[in-house]
Amino acid sequence: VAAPLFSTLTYLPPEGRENPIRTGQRLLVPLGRRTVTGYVLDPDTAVPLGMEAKRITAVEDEEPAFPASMVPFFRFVAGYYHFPIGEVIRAALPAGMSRHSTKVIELTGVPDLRDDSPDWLRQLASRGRLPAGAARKVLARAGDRKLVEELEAAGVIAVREKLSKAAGLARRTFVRLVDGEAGEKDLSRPEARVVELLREMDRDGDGVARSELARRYSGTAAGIKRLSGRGAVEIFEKTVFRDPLAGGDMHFPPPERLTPDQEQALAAIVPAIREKTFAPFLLHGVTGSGKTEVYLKAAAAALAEGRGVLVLVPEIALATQIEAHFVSRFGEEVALLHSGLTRSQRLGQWQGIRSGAARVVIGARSAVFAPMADPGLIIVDEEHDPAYKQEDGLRYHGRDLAILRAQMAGAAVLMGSATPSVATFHKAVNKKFRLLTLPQRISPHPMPEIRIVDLKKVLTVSGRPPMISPELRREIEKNLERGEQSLIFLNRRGYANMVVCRDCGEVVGCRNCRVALTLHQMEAAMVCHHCGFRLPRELVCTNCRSARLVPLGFGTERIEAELARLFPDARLSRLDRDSAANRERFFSILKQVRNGETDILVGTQMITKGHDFPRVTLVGVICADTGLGLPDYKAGERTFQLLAQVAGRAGRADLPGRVVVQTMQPDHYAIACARNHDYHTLYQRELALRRRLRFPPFGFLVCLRCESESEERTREAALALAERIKTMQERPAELLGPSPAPLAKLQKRYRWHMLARDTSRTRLKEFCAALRQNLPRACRGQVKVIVDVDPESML
DNA sequence: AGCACGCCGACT
DNA sequence: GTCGGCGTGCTC
Repeated sequence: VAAPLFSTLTYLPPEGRENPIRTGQRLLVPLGRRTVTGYVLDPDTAVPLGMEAKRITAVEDEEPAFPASMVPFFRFVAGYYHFPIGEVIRAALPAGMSRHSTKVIELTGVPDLRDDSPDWLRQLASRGRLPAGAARKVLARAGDRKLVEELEAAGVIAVREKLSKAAGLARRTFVRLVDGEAGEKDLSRPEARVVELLREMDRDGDGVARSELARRYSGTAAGIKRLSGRGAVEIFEKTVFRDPLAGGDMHFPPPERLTPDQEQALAAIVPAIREKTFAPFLLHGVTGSGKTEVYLKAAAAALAEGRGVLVLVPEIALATQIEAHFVSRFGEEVALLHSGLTRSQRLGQWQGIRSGAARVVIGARSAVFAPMADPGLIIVDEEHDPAYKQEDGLRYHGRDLAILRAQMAGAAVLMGSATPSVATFHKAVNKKFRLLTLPQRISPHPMPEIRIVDLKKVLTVSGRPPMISPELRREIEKNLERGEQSLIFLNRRGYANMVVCRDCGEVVGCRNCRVALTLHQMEAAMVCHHCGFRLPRELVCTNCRSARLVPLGFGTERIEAELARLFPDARLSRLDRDSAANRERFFSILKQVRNGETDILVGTQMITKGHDFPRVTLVGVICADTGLGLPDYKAGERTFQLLAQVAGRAGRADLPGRVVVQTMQPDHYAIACARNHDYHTLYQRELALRRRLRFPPFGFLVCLRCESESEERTREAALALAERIKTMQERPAELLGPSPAPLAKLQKRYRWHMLARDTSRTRLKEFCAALRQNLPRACRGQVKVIVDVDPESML
């Protein structure tokens, strides 16, 4: 059931049902006093001894929502991440497929309102009904509940159970010509035009979406109406299954021939796919080395075996890119699954996959749960990307689950990256994965030259390091003269990091989180990047009422302003979450760059992912140190990956590229390795460090976090939890902490955490299971304990 | 999660 | 004697 239970429950079939219940079907079942969604895991199970099974309320869909082959996968995921099995499945299915009952209070008569009548009753009297959220609060209070019962008995109000809404399928109206019925004569103008368009657009007679017609011709509505009146067109509804918004109309012809490296990689992958057994590969290929073509050829091999292909990408922007290539090669067989789709689009894609109509699925991490009966190949692009980690609810890692799913399905898994995560590369070195390498770019140009600017040595009047060093400035100038484009990267948005009081030193902070607000000059506001809380820019210090508040630090917005000052004639553009607030803005900024309408693009890591900018020859990194100071054992690896990725944007087509990296720590191994394009040294350095400190891959981690709205309770819970762990028989080899989390308060909730570490996964797993049975009382109730297996971030 | 139940302190 | 808040345990 979709409830936080760590066990499964057994139900009887609905009264009078003759058809068998099948694995994967969704059900509505009674649970306590409510109705929740259940998922059939085993239709042949017996009712446990001493239990009286309730009956299934309803079978939600006759066609199973997921194939039976996924049940062991779900069970494993639940066990691995210590998450209730029903919640695992709920997280795996598209939103809106798991319904549950809520209570609403409705007006059925006329209540007599008195002075002491509570607010909710007044609201109910005026609006006629109380929404679910308010109703829950009312019913939770004993006094109010009593009043509800009295009024209900008097017939004035009624409490009803309401099921949450199910997502519907996106259906579209289609139009098709009926053969021979459209006589050419006496057609009105709109009719004639619609017939003409239909003949042109509907070659195979499957019909054309009415919206498509309407886009081409404004008289469509009138034309169709009259044509259908005389029986010349048929109007029908069709569930649409391909994402109509996706950029699928580009054509990418397959290259005439593969590079020897590509050939070699495929020579290893394709036979493995044909063998239909688990086979993991790491494809280590520098940016621009042609990984996508290897993916496409491998996918074709899996399809030829009659099996499906799952392609995971770290984020939506990359999904659309890769999608264009896959659609160009495989057409209608491609489905898309990511959070950018509307609920109904998502459901439509899901059903297309489920029915077998779509045998290629491209999506973000959640696509690892795609209901594909028989995947033969799972591709994980940019394997190292932290976006694969889900950071709330079921905290899974898309890449790790891809490997697991491939293992269970007897499929190949192909992980690609220019900068593999240290843990993955370690497995390749130890022959757990097969290593395939694409060491060279396809284009004639070698990797770009990377120059390091030591900001400590740059002299300025103020004595502070400059935002843009003279060297970077000269390079940008050169590019402007030559008419070539520059990318300027800074992984921090906003105008200033913080605003501080000149008189008392107080930093303007968020009301809900323990962080400084970021100044956004354009919006004339200070904004919390965690919860969205904002204050107007004009403000006095909350501490001493001084009006002397000054900005400190800089982000992309400030860099853009600085560049505008330095290069008043350059065409500047900025790409970050603020400037690209929606999909449309995002694509329009990218398009401008691709069309050469932008000289300098400033941006956060949004500019580093995937996009192919043929005319960019210079990449500038404003500050390579931003990630190095984070309390994170992966800080070095991450910094290297980011630098390598952004450097890869320079010089991709027929022009050579160069990169200027500004830093305060030019000798840091992550930065030095990035300068030399030297993944192997980075790997060796990281590995040595981690061996010494027992971090992955030499030890495994589970992060335990306590959270509540009370600082005191959270602290007490964390301390009690740590004490309890020390007395447990199944305790981990090491417990680091507890301590307040680096972000000690987020969205009004206080946070403490501790890290369990052990060289044995089994022991850690047993420890987590035992802990669940044995939580100290301070950790129950208001305080929530979150178990994060293989944490990616410990902020 | 959501619900019931039981304990306990505050108030009438 | 009653009410409301809070902790605890169960859900086929």
